[in-house]
Amino acid sequence: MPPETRERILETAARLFHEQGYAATGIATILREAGVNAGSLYHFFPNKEALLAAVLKRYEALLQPVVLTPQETAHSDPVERVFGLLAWYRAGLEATGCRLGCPIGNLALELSDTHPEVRPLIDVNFRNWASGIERWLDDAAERLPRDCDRARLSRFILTVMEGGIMQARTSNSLEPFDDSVAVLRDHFDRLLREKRRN
Amino acid sequence: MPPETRERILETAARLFHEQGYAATGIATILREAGVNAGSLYHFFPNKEALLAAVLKRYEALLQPVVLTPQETAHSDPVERVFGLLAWYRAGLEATGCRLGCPIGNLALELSDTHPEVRPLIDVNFRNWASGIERWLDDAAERLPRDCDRARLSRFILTVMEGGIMQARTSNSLEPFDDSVAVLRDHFDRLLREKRRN
DNA sequence: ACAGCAATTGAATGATCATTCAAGTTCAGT
DNA sequence: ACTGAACTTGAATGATCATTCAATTGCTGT
Repeated sequence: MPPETRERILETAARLFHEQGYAATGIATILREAGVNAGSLYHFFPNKEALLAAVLKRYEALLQPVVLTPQETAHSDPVERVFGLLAWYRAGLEATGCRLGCPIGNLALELSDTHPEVRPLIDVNFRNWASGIERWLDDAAERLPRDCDRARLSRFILTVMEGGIMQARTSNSLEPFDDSVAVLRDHFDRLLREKRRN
Repeated sequence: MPPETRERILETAARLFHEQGYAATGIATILREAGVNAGSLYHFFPNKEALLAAVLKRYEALLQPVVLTPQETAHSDPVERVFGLLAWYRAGLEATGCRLGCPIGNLALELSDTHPEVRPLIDVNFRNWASGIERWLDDAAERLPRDCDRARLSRFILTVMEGGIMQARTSNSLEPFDDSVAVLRDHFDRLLREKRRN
């Protein structure tokens, strides 16, 4: 294993970008907190933006093992997986006092316009996230209305999560997140009830 | 009128914070684009964060005349006001090629954690926005289910808007926004249909 | 033992950062 | 005309920004 240093830089950068944002995080801070010299960082990453790209690649790799698989093993019911995932994000908010939020969502709003090279990497993260949910919804296809667009619904779940997190952070309260999830649950109840009627 | 300068600084700062984010916008850029010297800016605003606070106060003042009133005059049906407002945001995305997004949402994710003094100002903006929607929903109360929590639903509309904008920007496509609005419309249809049954 | 490359050191670079301030200008009230 | 305050000028401040690089160390294959 050559580069344990590289991994430490990556972890530290990911944490600081999450805590402070990309522009607000200086290379010097990353170096200090990772216990590394400038030359080492620039040995592995040509510049700050490449470091960010590597962080986003890392998130991409962590999606299945860290985000999706735990819900898949915890819940056999695919609909419960969806709300288990939302509960997991909620737990993150609770643990941090409604801070941090979604690392990818934060970078999305900060950098989508101004960093054309990283925007696609954020996009892929969101797409993979939604695809994972969509697979769950496909497993519940027979309980949903026949005309239910599951790809659209999976993206909607991401919408609700990101929008709910945003309001939870600004209000410093879990209530807007919980309320958003409650309305989503209500919508699911109606979808599942409609099918039962058929 | 003494301070037309103050207004120009405020407008320029608002635009640049929207286009580039807060941390990524340097005072020098604001000065250049507003055609103002450093001393003038610091005559009106003690520091960068106070300038940001003034920008957020300005957004607060613009909510009713710029955001709410146009929908209220355009649509008498309160439910159509909701979707008219979403269509207005959509038009903004379309006009900019899915850039910029919601100025307040952007600042919310960038600064909620790290700038404790401005977080409440962002919060107030969101609360006023949701309160405006809630008033519309109250006007449609008799068409909605009796147990419908309209405050919760108004916040949900904000959730859908912000979450939809985020995905539209990262994917550089209106589709996720349109899809999110479509699911919200479906939910409203179900709410309105349920009532009709009573 | 040695060649050669990967990894690391850490000081230096010039640009840009937010902010300051003494000196000047403009203008309303008298 | 004169006072005083509001406003503007614009150069200077020191801190921090991302990045560079020549020199040094550590390790791997022979």
